Amino acid sequence: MDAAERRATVLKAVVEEYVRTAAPVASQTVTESRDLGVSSATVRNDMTQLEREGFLAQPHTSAGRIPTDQGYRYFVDHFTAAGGLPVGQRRAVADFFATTHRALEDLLHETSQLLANLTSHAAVVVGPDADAVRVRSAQLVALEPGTVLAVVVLGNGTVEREVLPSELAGDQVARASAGFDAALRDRTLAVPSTSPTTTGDDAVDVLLVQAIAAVTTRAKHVSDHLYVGGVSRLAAEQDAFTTTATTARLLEMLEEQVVVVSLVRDLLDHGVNVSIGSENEVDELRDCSIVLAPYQVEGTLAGTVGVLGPTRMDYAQALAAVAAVSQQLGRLLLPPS
Amino acid sequence: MDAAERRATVLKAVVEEYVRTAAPVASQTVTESRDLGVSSATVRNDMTQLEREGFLAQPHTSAGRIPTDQGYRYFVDHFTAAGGLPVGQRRAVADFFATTHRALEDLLHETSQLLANLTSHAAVVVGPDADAVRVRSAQLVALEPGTVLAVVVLGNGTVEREVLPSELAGDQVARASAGFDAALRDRTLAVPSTSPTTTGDDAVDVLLVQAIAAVTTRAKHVSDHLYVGGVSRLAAEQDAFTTTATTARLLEMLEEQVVVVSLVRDLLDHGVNVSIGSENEVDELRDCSIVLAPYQVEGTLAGTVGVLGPTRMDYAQALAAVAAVSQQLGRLLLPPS
DNA sequence: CGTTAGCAGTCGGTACACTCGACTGCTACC
DNA sequence: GGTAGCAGTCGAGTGTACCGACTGCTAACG
Repeated sequence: MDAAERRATVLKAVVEEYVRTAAPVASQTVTESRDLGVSSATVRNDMTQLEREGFLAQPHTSAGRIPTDQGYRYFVDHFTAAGGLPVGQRRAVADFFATTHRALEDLLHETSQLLANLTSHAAVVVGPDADAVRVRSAQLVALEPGTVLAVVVLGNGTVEREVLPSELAGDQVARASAGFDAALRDRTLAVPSTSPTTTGDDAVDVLLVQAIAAVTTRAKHVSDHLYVGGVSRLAAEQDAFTTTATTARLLEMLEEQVVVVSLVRDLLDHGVNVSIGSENEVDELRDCSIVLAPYQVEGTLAGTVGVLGPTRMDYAQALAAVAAVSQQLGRLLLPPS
Repeated sequence: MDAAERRATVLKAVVEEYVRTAAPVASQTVTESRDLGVSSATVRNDMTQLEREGFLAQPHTSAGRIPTDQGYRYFVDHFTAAGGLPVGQRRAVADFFATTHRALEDLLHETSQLLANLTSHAAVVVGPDADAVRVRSAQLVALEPGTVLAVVVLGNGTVEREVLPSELAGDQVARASAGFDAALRDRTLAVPSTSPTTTGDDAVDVLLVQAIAAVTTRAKHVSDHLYVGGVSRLAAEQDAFTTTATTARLLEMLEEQVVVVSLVRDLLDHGVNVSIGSENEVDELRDCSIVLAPYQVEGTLAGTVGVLGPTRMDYAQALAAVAAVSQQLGRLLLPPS
């Protein structure tokens, strides 16, 4: 093992130790926990060089080293390849997805909690993008005098519904329903038919337009929805985040769902799966890392699951967890064929 | 003003000062901020008596007094009558409910955020109880081959739906739908008809039973749903809650929605609107207070809005806020008649 | 008898000095 | 290049002294 290679191993050791213990790592700790075949003095020399190169930092002169964001980045890029989930967790994921039979909202919500439990960090799930899911069938139903229900069955088997006020009679609703189905079927909710076929009956047409508008806006709203699980972990990680005010601002941001959703989409658009500390543009996340995995439905990218924790995070485990969850989630959302 | 009356005034002053400053209140502070017409020595005497009676406590010998839970209780019972909301906030509430046009889930979610903003504390909204709402109409709809949708319109105008697998033909679904409506209409989802009328057609009966079961379990689930807003406030109030671990456990509890929902229902069942610190059975809430107001739809109790904060809370303001919000929310949920 | 003034007493918080222990960085040597 | 050993540095923990903020009490007063 040449010198450069050994330095990489030292960096790896420091990251792993620091993630485990949360305390600055001393040269001696490295020589004792790893079998490098060199003395602590040599590790010290390596560490000074790693510090010069910006991978490690010293909180104060007489302390061990901790990884910098750049150090974590190197670790993630070089030492986290293809890690699988431990058997116990793998089973937990499989069980969860085998036994759950929920409406989409509930499923995504519980998925975020699953991921939070797996990683012991906060977890986010971004709902399927409306653009990605096709309408399998659409229908209008007269519920009772004055009320009509718009129902849309999506390609992934989920059902969206919206209530509309309307005084139309049963046969008129039926005619509107036919037009409704024609306008939406096999399209995505994001791009409905530009000109729904008119029926000649003004009242029916009005209902039709209303229904389409209602359903598409609803879809847009749902797709921008963020499901957050395990926020309590953020408070528990308090020590990692300097002040309690930082935690508060973080929680505040998570309540501002739109911000997070667009942030997540942005990262993935740039092909980023792991964003570490200062790599995050958003101020609140300067001490946090995000680990993401998109999930696919019918081969197209639908949404994203992710983990949000301190930069001092077990990246290998987090990556394995989001990978497993996203894969299973995508499979579950497939239309039962 | 006789002695007992003055002591009550002193208690009131201590509570108000402590809520404002978060620091133990000295006798001199009271004489300076209130015009009691007595000296600090007299206030000191009153304070010792209030302490003997359990309304005040001393963090340590040479410090001012802080209210005990019992002290807050007295304050709430005697000094918070009929407070109105400041004009600005009153307007904010009115605006919110005038401009919002959302599905029930979103409405309740945003209501919780409104309440959190009004009070600067965490806020909870408990959805309408399934027991309290009558079914206005119920229907089964054949969506597409193999799928039937059960739709239930509730007395408050909300719509519950559930998807069922079924291979029945259109006319069979229609017959099942009639039975479905007969079984549920004008009842609550919690107590469906014990023996749904059989139609003679086995397949239809099976679907009927399935549909009723699905809808009632779903209703139970939805009605147990909790909407939490402003969790970040809890972190900001950290100083009030001893450790960060306490905050974490509190957040954890809020994620366990069922616990909170039944807690809230329990309190209201006993006619309690304000639960202070140790009055709470739940351990995590020993340092918190809850201020609740039920909202009514069509004159019957439907759900609850509430504020969750430290015992050191502006009770008058919180009470006014929950009252205003619950009232407006109830009005909005009225069926459009 | 309630109220008041004044003073002694108590205790938390802060500032400071000191020690201990954990590392590093360096130098000389292999 | 790697190693041993030692001097140097700094944080954390500890003991002490002091200050300031209140109270509680006692004696006097109306």
